[in-house]
Amino acid sequence: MTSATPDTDESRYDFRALEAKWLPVWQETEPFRAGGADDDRPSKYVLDMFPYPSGDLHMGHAEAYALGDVIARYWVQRGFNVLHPIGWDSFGLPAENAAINRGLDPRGWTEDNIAQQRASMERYACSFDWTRVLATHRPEYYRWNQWIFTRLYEKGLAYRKPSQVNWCPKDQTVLANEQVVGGLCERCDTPVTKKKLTQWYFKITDYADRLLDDLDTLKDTWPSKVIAMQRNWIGRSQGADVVFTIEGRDQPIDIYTTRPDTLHGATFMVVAADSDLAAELASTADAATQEAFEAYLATVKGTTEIDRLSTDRPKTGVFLGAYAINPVNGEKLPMWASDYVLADYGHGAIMAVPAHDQRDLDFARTMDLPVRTVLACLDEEGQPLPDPSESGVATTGEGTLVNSGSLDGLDKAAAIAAITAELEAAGAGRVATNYRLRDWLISRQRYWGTPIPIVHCADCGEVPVPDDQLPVELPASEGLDLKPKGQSPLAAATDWVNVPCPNCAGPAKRDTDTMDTFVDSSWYFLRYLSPTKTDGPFDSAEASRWAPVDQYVGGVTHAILHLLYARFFTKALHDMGHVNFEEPFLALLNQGMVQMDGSTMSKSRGNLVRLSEQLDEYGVDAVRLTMAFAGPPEDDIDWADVSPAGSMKFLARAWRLARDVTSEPGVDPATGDVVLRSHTHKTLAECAQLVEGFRFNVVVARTMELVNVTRKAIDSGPGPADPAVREAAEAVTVLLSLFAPYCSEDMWDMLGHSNVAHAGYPAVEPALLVDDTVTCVVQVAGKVRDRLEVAPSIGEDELRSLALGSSAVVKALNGAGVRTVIVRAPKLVNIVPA
RNA sequence: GCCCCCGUAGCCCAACUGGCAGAGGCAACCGACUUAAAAUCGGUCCAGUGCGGGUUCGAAACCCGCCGGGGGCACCA
Repeated sequence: MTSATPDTDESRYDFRALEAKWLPVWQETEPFRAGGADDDRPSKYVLDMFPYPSGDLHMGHAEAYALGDVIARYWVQRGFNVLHPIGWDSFGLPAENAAINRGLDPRGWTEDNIAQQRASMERYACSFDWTRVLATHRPEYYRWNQWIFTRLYEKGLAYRKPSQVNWCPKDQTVLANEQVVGGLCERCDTPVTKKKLTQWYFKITDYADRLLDDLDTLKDTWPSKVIAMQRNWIGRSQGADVVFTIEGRDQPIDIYTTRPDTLHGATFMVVAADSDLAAELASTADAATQEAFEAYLATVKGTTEIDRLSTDRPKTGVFLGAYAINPVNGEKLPMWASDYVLADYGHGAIMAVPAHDQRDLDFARTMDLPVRTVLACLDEEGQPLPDPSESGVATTGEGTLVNSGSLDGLDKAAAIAAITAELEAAGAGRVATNYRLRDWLISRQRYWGTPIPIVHCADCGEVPVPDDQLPVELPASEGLDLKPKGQSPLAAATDWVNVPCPNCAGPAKRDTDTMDTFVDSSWYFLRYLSPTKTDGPFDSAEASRWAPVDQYVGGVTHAILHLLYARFFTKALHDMGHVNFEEPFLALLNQGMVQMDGSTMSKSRGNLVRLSEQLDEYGVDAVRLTMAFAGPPEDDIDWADVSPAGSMKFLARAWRLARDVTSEPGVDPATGDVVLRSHTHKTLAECAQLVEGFRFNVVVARTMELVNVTRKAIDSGPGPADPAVREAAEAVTVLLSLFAPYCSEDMWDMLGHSNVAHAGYPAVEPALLVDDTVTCVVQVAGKVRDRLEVAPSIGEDELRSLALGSSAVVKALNGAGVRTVIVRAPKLVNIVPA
């Protein structure tokens, strides 16, 4: 049977017409402007990670914003006052590269891109509050980066130090540890090298314990994967510092070890080749040793990160001509320099216990150094493990101490406790904790970033720019050579650089580095709360009204970098009394990536499918729906596996439902078809749960099912005038408003209403959720033998006798007795024959 | 090398967290409507849940061991 209304041109779903019709209306009505302080609805802060303004939106943006929108639009329907802002992470290298390669002004290029991207977002019907947009490259924003920097500086959390830093030879700038991926520059995949420079750091390591421990508060609302990655990154380890004296040197040195129990097994020491200590020890050695060390250091410095990181690399090193004294037995331990010890972890030197550490054993075998077993270890069968000096395999697990004086016979844990106490009493050691996490290097030798608000004065040293002189604005790029050359381009802006010292008014120079753009994104979620405020970064009343973010949505690519920094900023701001919470993002949803035939699409790898073409062909709604329907949000979507054409057809089908309803708005649904009503209310109840669990693909499937059922009701059931049909069509419309704004707005309009975004999630009538009867499955020996229609409230005993009386059951039992009957009223009975 | 996640129909995915393997979609095929096509409507086909054990009255789900795919960490002492 076909629908009653003929499909004339005017009564057909036409996504182009709907987009043209409703976009201007929304631009007028601003349906997603967040309510003010007088709004008495409960508040909900839903945040999408803000984009870099790279130009037009791509498929990845389309997925992220489609999913973020489902959440934001759902809570609006639920009657919440939702804040769903957007802005631009607009400092960074692409603008600078456009300037270098094409002679464009970074400011103009960035603003043009923002305008283009905003227009795309509006077309895409993103439910953003357009009154709060921010862009981090604008002085009214980065002024507060500088303000926060100054606060951190005052607290000793921003400081300058010389050290070996990661250096990208192509971008000619330093990189934070987090920006080095597998030894390559995160941005351009160039092998990273090391360089000794004086740079600005944020002291994130002061917060290592809290950053780690507070992850526990997020474990139910953040992806476990992200929590694991952060834990791993912070890398807390418990051990001990042990003090070793060095022959011929006044100062003893500390080493860090997680295995103080194996101290008696130390047979040599290793010092990081690039550490000050190694250089110092070598400098006092004989000429041949000095020469060997210099040669070795030169090869180490020439090794790129990527080579250094490769495993199975043979151990290298040189003898430093010095000896350390083992505090527990007075033994002389030769001191070696090697690059397998890192200068910036622990104390840059280790005690080597080759029998019980594989790296030390590899080194010992290469250099022909002694190996002493101090731990007797057993394998899974209880057999003694072979001697590491012969097997070449260090025994690194549990064991019983041997050759260790007073520790002999103890197990690992007892030995660690005993030796630590012993060392502590002798002043030769103490319990210690170490972290993989390093301080956050924030200086960049690039133009397009926030100037560091420090003036260097010959007399006063580092002087922060006073708050009332902020922002320190970037000088115009005109006339500056922005090409990377290892020194900030700002150094050439002499008019800008030379300033009077804020302290003594003498001649001084501005710091010419700019901040890592991750500084910008570490607090932007707070700026949205009062984006035009001029006497502070954000309004604390607004912050306590909205923040922290209830739901954050973004890619897993930021699992470590951005999220860790934002958590650090939040804790620091908390400690300074600016916010009253310690975690910025209460819940996190990571969406997957969009691929095409198995290859990733991204701005760096090229866009295999152009979003604009998809939108032109299938419409905004169909693309958004496809993103939500493709699968669980955290899974990657392969565009070759999904069907925007199918989504479009479904939307057309849903749209015709609204078109075909003939009852009047406001008609009482209670008189409508009960079967359809029950289906509608069950769908509404289930979909609410599904949305809150981010099961958007299932929500779409349930909505499709409801559309199918309603279609049947119109064509071959109670007909288009039945009030239950209107109720169902309205439910479909509200559910679709989460995914397909244009289509649902038009449906809502056809149904005689306006402003679907605020329609409100229909109330579920609990009575309609329970069926009069349920089907009970009766199994014999696990196989289904009968089905019974029973009341949902049926008792166990009644159901048991009903099942046992079933003729199908009697037949299946075939005379055999009954051993057990499992009854799970009202849905299942399993009869176990004797 | 270590840690984590995932294997259900030709494909993308559901399955009330231990109770009838199939909700939804894609693709394919058949039919209705049509002069015809498109659109629409109706229908059909298709797996026993990667493999092998175990627990249980009952396992896609829980446990153990493999295989395959994806991701993270990787000289951090």
